[in-house]
Amino acid sequence: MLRTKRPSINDVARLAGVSKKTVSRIINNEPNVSEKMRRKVQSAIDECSYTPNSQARGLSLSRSFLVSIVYDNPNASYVMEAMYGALDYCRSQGYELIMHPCDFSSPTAIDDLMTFIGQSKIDGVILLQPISDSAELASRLKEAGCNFVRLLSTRCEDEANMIYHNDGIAVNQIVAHLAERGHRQIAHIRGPLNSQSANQRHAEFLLAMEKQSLVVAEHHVVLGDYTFRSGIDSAESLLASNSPPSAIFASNDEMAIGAIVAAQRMGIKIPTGLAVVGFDDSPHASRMWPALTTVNLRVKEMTQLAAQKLIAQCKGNNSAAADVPCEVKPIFIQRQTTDIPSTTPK
Amino acid sequence: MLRTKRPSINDVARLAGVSKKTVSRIINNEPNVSEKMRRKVQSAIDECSYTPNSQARGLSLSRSFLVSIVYDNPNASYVMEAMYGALDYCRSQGYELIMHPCDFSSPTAIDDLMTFIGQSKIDGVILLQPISDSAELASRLKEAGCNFVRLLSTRCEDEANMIYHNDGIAVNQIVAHLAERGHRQIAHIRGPLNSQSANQRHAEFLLAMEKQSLVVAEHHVVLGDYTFRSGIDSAESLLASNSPPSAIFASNDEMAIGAIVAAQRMGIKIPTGLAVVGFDDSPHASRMWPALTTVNLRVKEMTQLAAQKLIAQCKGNNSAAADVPCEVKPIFIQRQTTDIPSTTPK
DNA sequence: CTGAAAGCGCTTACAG
DNA sequence: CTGAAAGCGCTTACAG
Repeated sequence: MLRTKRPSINDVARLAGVSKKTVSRIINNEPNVSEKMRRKVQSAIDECSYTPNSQARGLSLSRSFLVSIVYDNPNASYVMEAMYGALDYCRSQGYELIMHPCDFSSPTAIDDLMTFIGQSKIDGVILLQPISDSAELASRLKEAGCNFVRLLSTRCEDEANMIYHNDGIAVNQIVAHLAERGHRQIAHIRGPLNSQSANQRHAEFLLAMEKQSLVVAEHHVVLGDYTFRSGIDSAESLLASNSPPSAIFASNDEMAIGAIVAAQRMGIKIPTGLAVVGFDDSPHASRMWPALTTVNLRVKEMTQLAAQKLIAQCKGNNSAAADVPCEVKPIFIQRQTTDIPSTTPK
Repeated sequence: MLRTKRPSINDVARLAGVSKKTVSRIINNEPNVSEKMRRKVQSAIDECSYTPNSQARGLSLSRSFLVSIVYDNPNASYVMEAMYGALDYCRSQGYELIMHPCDFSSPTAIDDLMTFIGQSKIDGVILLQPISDSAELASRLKEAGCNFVRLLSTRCEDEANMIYHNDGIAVNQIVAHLAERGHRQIAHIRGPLNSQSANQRHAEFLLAMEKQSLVVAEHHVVLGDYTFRSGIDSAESLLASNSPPSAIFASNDEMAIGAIVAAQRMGIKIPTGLAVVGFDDSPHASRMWPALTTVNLRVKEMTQLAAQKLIAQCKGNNSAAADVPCEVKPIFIQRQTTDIPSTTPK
């Protein structure tokens, strides 16, 4: 271990011929420092390329400068995108980011999380879907005084603690897009009943169909659980019925891809025999043939905003936290699985 | 912020009626403590559910209890698997894990990394492919006294600092599998020239073909760059030739999937018109139709071993680090893209 | 505007 | 086997 010892605040103070308190003032941008002093200290800092030890800072301030993304979600690309969104902003503010996957179905999940937060001295957490839906977790965090931001699919009252994606807009675009291509029998593979996003997208689907004056056949709404497998099963039952749909809107890409695989196995051509739309824009979606029409949630932008909100909170600046925008509009992405010429050519 | 203050070593000492040094001895499992003392202190620890503050420990020991996974790899599922492998072991040893993506093509990449490691006081790093290939990075780390473990595709001399996957075994299985199904014209889409894994797989492919007494036509080895796009392009050129192959072995799944999309667009049926094999076992591979025959690298197991090696190093136990196994054998996974009945039925 | 003192929660010497 | 002192690199609260 030859790691050369990094300079401390004392080294800088000695070099500049001032007290360490003065150095502390400069590195924290405190007011009431003479310009002359500032320059002198700054040049000493530069000379020995000093950077404050955040461990020591944390110890005095009883903060850790650690924030965490907490989630229970098998979707690797979603999680990575979320991470990338938060990472840069966190680093720029001197915070490090800790990923914390967990099993939220465990009965001790919330207690375990609170223990983790206590032991690691985490300053704040970003909650990804679906655990961000949990009102209980949110209130436990609030009660423990732990800063947090939730990623939600419906607006909640607490603007300082949430970012939400407005799926309604995207679902409307999907239905309009399909209707425009002549589809009247549009089925929906919805996500699980305990998922806010699934419920939200389902509700918006019904509204959008009504807006297009289209009737939703009762057997055309099928319950999935966001897995590939459930997409296969749901599509098989839809396509085997007496009045199969001509288009399927699945509540996520996994199920949409399952639906496509099911159709292909049955010899149904996509998109001529069946149009399919997903939701997520997973990497998969653009790497299959035909490529999947879907919706990009802009997860990266969401967690970037979430990190801004969170760190504002950590700094005790709650009004700044509330001022960070909290709505992100998803983007509809048209690809080949719905690529039939519009019936109303322009 | 109502966060109740956590008990410190002083609280425990007071409660147990001993000095804090004694408490320190117990929590660090030091020898030379009377059994009676140990019990008394332990019950005080339990009573106030004390856990040591690793920030303070780190400050005295000039350690951070932070390790990092450093990588430049767009493959989200690879990175997540790597993370999951390391995470549990790190936590169990009181270390937190920081993900550090970087752009290794930048001319300042190595300097930036060294700065990151210095500033964050990272105790050690796990290097994922392909940046783990860099001998320069390895020597810079060694010189700076930073612990590290590299994930490699070929064995290197330094057993304490590497984990490697033995691709040769898997490539042999692939070629034998294809040969057994009657394929004689087997093409290879190799990865980029600066990638050790690509070079390794290419070399092993040639050896395996020879072992099967199969000739590799020169135009049947095509250079890709591990991207989906290059898989499409490579396959298009292979399939448009006068003597197209009946099977393609691509050096990763991304390119294999590109090859399949290219074939499907040209109206070639998989696997009857063309067999395809990938390498990686990405989530994608099992979610397409037909599903992709590929190789699972057991990334999770590799980073779990890597974490063991790394933390042994961090604790100054270099012989323990060298004792952790450093070879992982990939698993061949047969799916539908090669699903033609064997010509030699048993 | 600047600084000397005390403390954050742990550790490593060093006594006894 | 146990403990009192000093220190890790920062901070806050208080003087001047």
